[in-house]
Amino acid sequence: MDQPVFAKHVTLFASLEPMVLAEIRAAAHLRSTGAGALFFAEGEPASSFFVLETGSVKLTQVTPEGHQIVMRLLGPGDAFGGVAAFGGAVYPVGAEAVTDSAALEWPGSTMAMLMERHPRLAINAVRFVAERLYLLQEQFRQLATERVERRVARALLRLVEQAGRRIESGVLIDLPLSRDDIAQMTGTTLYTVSRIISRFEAEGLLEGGRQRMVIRNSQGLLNIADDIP
Amino acid sequence: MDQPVFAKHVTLFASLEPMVLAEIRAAAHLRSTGAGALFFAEGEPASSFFVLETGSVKLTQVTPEGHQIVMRLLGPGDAFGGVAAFGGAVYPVGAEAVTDSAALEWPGSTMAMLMERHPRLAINAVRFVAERLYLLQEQFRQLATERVERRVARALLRLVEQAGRRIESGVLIDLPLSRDDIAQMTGTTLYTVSRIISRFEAEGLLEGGRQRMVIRNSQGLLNIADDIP
DNA sequence: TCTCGAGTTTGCGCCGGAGCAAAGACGCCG
DNA sequence: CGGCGTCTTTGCTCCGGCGCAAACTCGAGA
Repeated sequence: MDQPVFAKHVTLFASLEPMVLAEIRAAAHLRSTGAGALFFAEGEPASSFFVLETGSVKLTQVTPEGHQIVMRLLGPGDAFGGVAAFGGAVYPVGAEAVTDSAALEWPGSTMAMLMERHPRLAINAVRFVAERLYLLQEQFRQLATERVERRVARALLRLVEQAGRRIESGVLIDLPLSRDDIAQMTGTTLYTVSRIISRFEAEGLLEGGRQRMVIRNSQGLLNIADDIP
Repeated sequence: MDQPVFAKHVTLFASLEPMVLAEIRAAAHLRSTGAGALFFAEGEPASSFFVLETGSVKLTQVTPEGHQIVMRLLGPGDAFGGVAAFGGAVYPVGAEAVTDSAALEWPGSTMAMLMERHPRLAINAVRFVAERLYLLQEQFRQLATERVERRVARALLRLVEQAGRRIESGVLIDLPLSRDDIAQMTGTTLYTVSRIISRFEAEGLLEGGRQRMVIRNSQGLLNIADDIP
């Protein structure tokens, strides 16, 4: 391993000199959490920035009415809490471990200091947040203009990307996600998701189960996501 | 005027020393555009960062199917194009002048150089983009969980904030926005917007017109936005 | 192995909102 | 001052998706 795990695929740490990377790494400590537990809660004062090492985490928001929505799903190498730690006062989302997880944690003040010392890091941070903003805009547009079936197909494809594991019968989404979770990712209800997934199953696109899915024909899903009949 | 216009309310330029501000200002040049014309188009290589001096601009995206959506509306002092110029390759949105407008323009490479030299500026940039991300998340959540009437009420209130001008009969939204524009801001259709606004008008909340609205009772709108009967 | 409970499916009814069509109301320009 | 194009309103219809209720399924733990 020529690069430490924490620096891989993290835009934030791209093209930094090894010495700087080592300095950054030294400022972090590892924090572990069991499935279902929180790294931090929504609305809590933002204190830290994280990079997930192992496991998976979902970032959620709760509406004033109590509906929950899932903003994003994370796997190893993904960073979170950054937006808040860099800029805001409180975490705008909560971070819940979906499976047992461990993440590197940097206090926000440390990051600020590091950025002050290494402009490159700050510039990377801009890129990092900008990237996220771009993706969210994309999702926003889809939510505004596409119907539920397409959004669900897209969500499943994204899950395949992020947590797919090849098995004999197809690609297993290796995360314990319920229908309700998928509903919260796509801005709909668990009923509608269940119906849509049943339909996909009837069409042979996938194989559903209790908090479990195996995608058999991702091309078919892609056709639905891109509205090719 | 103790601060130049371009530096007011722009998170990006907060708490910089006058000398640095002057250096930044010197790197910009002013660009003017008539109503309806573009500062840049969606998908165009991202080259510049802008701060609007006068007029108003809307940032739009077009779906593959050709539906347009309005991501954001800008007034004097608002920055745009930043996300792309800092991080991305192309502009993820198009910027169209709603009224005759003028904006300061910085080439992306200049900004990168300035940030390299002044870490404070880079750190501000992170805050700036983070702030935007936060607001977009908010809107995303509302789009996912709230019904159209509430979203329209919210959009109108936002417009009052941004472009409201007190007149005898209430607060005029001082921008030529059509029903369709509002539909594109709220993820719905012009028909539905028209119906909802007619209803608001019948309830005495506002006074509609051709590309024109006067809000008479913003408290009433607030109640609808926050679902208080 | 049995039981319990969380997660899932499905029937049913309702309704918010989409979308077409056509009529109306402005405001602008000749 | 008249005509035209753009924006707006409104009737009508249709249907996607919501949400309750109830049955079912499966896995975990006793």
